[in-house]
Amino acid sequence: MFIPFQLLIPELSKSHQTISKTKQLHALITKTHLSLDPFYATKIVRFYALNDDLSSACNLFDEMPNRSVFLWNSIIRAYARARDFPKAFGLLKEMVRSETKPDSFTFACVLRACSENNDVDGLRSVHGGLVAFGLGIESICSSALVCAYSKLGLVGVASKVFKRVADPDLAMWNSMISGYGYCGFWDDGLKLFNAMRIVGEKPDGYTMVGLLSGLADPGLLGIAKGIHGSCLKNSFDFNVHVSSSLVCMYSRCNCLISAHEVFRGLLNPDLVTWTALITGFSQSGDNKNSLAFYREMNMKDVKADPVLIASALTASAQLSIVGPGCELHGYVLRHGLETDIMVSSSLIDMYSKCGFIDLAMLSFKILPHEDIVVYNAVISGLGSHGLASEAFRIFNEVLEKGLRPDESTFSALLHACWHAGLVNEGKQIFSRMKDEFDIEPETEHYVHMVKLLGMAGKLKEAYDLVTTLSEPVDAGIWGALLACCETHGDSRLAENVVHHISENKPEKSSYWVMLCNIYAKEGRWDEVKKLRDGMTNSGQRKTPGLSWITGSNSSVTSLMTAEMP
DNA sequence: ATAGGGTTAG
Repeated sequence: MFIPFQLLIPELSKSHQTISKTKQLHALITKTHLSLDPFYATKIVRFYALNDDLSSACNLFDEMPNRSVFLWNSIIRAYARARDFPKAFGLLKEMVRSETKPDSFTFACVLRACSENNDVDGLRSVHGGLVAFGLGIESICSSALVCAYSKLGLVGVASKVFKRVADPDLAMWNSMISGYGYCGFWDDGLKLFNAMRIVGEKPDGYTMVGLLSGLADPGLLGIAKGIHGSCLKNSFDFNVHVSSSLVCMYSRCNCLISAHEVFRGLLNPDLVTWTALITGFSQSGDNKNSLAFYREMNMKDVKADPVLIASALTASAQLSIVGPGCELHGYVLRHGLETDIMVSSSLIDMYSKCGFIDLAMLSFKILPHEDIVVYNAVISGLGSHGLASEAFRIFNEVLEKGLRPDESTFSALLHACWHAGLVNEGKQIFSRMKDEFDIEPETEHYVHMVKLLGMAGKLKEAYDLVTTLSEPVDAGIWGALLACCETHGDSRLAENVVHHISENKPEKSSYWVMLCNIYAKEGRWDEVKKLRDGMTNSGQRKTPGLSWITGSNSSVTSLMTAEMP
C-alpha cells in the first residue's frame, strides 16, 4: 500500500494512524522535502507517540532541520507521557538553549512530568526556568504549578503561586481547590470555593470533585452532605466524575449506605464508579458485599480492568476464601492480565492469605521479575507462612536484580523473622535497612522489632528500643510491647508501658485490659479488681478488638466477665 | 494550518 501525495493532508488531519501508515507518511515527507516544514513532522511525531514508537519519533525529530515550538512540544510531551522523564527533561534543556524558546505549554507538560515523577527538585528548577521566561504569572503555567506543587504535598507553595495570580480563571480556581483537596485541607478548599462564588465565578464538575476529594473522615459527614446537596442543586450529579467522587468520598468517610445510595441513583455507572463502590465496601471491612457487587457488575456489560481485579482479589484475600479468588484468577488468565503488576501482586497476596503458598509461588514464577511490588507480595507471603529462609532467598534475588527494596520489603522481612523467631536475622536486617539502604524505620517496622524481641523474651531490649524514639510514640508500638509483657507475665514492665500509653492515649482501655490479664496470671486479684472497677466507673467496659496485637481477644472477654476467686 | 494546562478508583 502506498499513500499518494494528494492524500497527504487528509491523512495527516486524522487523529490517529496505524504504525505502518505513519511510517509511509514519514517516508513521503522525507522524499518530497516537506520535512523542511515542521508542520508535517509534528503530526507524524504525534502518530508515532500514539503508537508507542518513541525511537522512530525521536529519529524524525533529529532529522528535522527546522523545529517549531509545536514540534518541540510534541516530542517532549511524547516522552513525558511515556514516563521517560530524564529524556523529557533533557529535551527541555536542549530547547532552552536552542533558537526556539519554550512556551507555557512546554512548561505545563514538564511540570506535570515532575509531579508524576515525585521530583520536587526538578519541579523547583522548572519553576525557576519558567519565571526566567516571563511566564511566572501566566495562567496556564500557574495552574500547572499549583497542581504539581500540591500533588507533591507542597500546598503552601501552591497557594503562594495562586495568590500571585491577579484574576484567576476557572481552571486556576479548580487547581487550587483540588490542591487543597489532595492534601486534606478541605476547609481551605471550602473557603476558596466561597471566595470564588463571591467574585462571580461559576463552579463546574471539576470544582466539586476537588472539594469532595479532601473529605475522608466520618466526622465530616455533615460537610459532605452539604456539598452533595450543592451538587444536586446544580445538577452536577449527571457528571460521571462528580458522581464517582461522591461514591468514593462516602466510602472514605465510612458511610457505605450513602455511597450505595448515590450509586443506585446512577443510570449507567461506569467502571470507575463500580470500582469505587467495590473498593469502598472492601476497605470498610465488608468484603462479602464487595464481592457481591463485583458479581453484580459481571452480569452487566462492564468489563473489569486490572485496577478492579486487584481490588476484588484483595477482598477475597481478606475473606481468606480461595473460591472467589480462583474465579478471579480464571478471569485474569482469560484476559491476559497476569503480567500486570497490580493484578499479579494481589494474586500472590490472595493465594498466600488463603493458605496456598505454593499457588502463590506458581503465579510468581511465571512473571517477568522486575517490580519491587511483586517481590514484596511474595516475601510477605513466604514470611507469614513461616518460610523465612525462602523469604530471604527472594530478597537476595531482589538485590542481585539491582532492584531497590523499599519500606514494605523490610516490613515483610521483619515480619518473616518474627514468624520464624529469628531474632539475630531480624536485628541485622533492621540495621541494614537504615545503614545500607537509607530507609528510616516507621511505626510498622518498630512494631515488628518489638514483637520479635519481645517474643524471644528480650523485653528489656524491646523497651530500650522504643525509648530511643521521640515522643509521642505511636500507641501501636507500646501495645505490641504490652502484648509481649502479657505473654511473659512481666507486670513491672507492663505497668511502666501502660504509664507511657496513658500519657498520650488515656482513652485506650484495651491496654488496661491487657495489664489486667497479666495481674490475673500472677494471681494478683486485688490489682485485677482495682483496674476492673476503675474501668467500669469510667465507662470503659467495652474492649475494642485486640486481634491485631494478641491474635485473639477471647481470653480478655472471658476474664472481664469471669467471677474472681 | 497543528496540540498543548485543571477532575475520578488503586
